[in-house]
Amino acid sequence: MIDLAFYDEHRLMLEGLSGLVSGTSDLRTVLACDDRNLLLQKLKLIQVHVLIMNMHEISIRSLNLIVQLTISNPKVKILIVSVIESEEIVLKAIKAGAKGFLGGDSDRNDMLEAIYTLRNGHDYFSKSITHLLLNRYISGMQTDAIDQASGISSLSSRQIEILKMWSESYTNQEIADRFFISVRTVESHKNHIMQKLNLKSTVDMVKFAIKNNIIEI
Amino acid sequence: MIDLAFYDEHRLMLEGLSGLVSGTSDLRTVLACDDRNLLLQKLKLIQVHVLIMNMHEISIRSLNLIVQLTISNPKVKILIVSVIESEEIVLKAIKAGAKGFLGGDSDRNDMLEAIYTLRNGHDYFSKSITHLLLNRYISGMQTDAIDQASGISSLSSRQIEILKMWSESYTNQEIADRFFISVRTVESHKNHIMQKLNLKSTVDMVKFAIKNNIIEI
DNA sequence: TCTGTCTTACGTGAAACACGTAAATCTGTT
DNA sequence: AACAGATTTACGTGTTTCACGTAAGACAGA
Repeated sequence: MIDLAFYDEHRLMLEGLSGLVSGTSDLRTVLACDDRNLLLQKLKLIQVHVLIMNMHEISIRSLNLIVQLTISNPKVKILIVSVIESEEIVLKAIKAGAKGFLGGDSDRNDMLEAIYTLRNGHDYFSKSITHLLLNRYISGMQTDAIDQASGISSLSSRQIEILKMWSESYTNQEIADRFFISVRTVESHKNHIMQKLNLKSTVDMVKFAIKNNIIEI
Repeated sequence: MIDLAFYDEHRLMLEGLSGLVSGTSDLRTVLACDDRNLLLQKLKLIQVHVLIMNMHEISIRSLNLIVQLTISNPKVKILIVSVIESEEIVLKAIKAGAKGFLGGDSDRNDMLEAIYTLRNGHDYFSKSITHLLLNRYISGMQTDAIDQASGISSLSSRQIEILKMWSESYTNQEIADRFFISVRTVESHKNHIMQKLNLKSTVDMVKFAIKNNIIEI
């Protein structure tokens, strides 16, 4: 049984989208939500395997929500549904932590396939999106490699937590206290983060955090 | 019995949207279409009372389609569904021939209500849209994006130079060498900057530099 | 089971920070 | 010219963070 959450700012679409999985035996909608804050709140309480999120607009707000969700619920696979198919938005969504993307050419069956694929730990992109990605990165490059392209998703949830707090101007000591770990451990995490992202200085770390919507400025 | 047609470029949404009227006794979906030309073609052959059309984007293309439909099928009432709620798009859609508009705050019941209302020859606008239209007459819009006296002007040119270089990830030593001054002096400058701007940490200094366009990210 | 990553943590020397003090210089005003 | 105030320069001292290496236990996937 796979537990699903749906998010769409448009109630009508939300109802329509979630209605598409009725009639399946192994998919269960445990949450359908049209409010961003409610979503974040509920996800803390309810177990969800896949979150289907409709993205209407190319906005920092939308990307930010994905990042927030990724940070607060690293185990939840995020499936983006959108008619918007610009390279920019797709790549940014992936970078923000989305694991799947359904373009305008997708139908109900594609969505179901995407859900199963995500549940199994793989990425899923509809044909149009795959073409888009291939055009940019020529052939041979796999989607998993895009994740690794020094994006937020290459970091562990702990590392993201640390990076977030530090970028919000907390000191190592404060972070250590908050998480009940040693200051040395915080330093270690930061070292590992910088290694992974290939950053030379902590200043770069702040910039990375801003670029990737981990913090607001 | 009311005959409905659905149009959405996004198949997934199309299926979702049309699925919402199943379970009603007096509404019948006679057409669900994700292709613009096919829609125009089919409408010549099939009798349709209300056309529900999802509008993803603010484009001439979309508006054009409404106009074409209005011209070729004057009896078909067009109900627009869209999360886009700019005055511009709503007014243009109405002008183009739409008889109803469902905003992001609408749910299934609103859609059903809208369908019946349109069938009876009246217009239907969801609450958010009505507000939008009313606001137009009430207040002359004001976008105050001009503020932020921001302390950058309180910094001396030397201080800005130092801040800029440091925010570009140079070390104190590198900055000192560049300006032929002591590392301690660089530190002093940074201290003074933080005092002036009332910043608690160097992380805040990076953010300040970004906010004030002293550096690019 | 083995391998890799995550999380935890320490050691050490260098660099940066916090906070105070202070002299020489520049700048605008009386 | 004389004075006040900000600027630029710099140091002292103690604390914190950084850089780089090492490493052990936990945990998950092949």
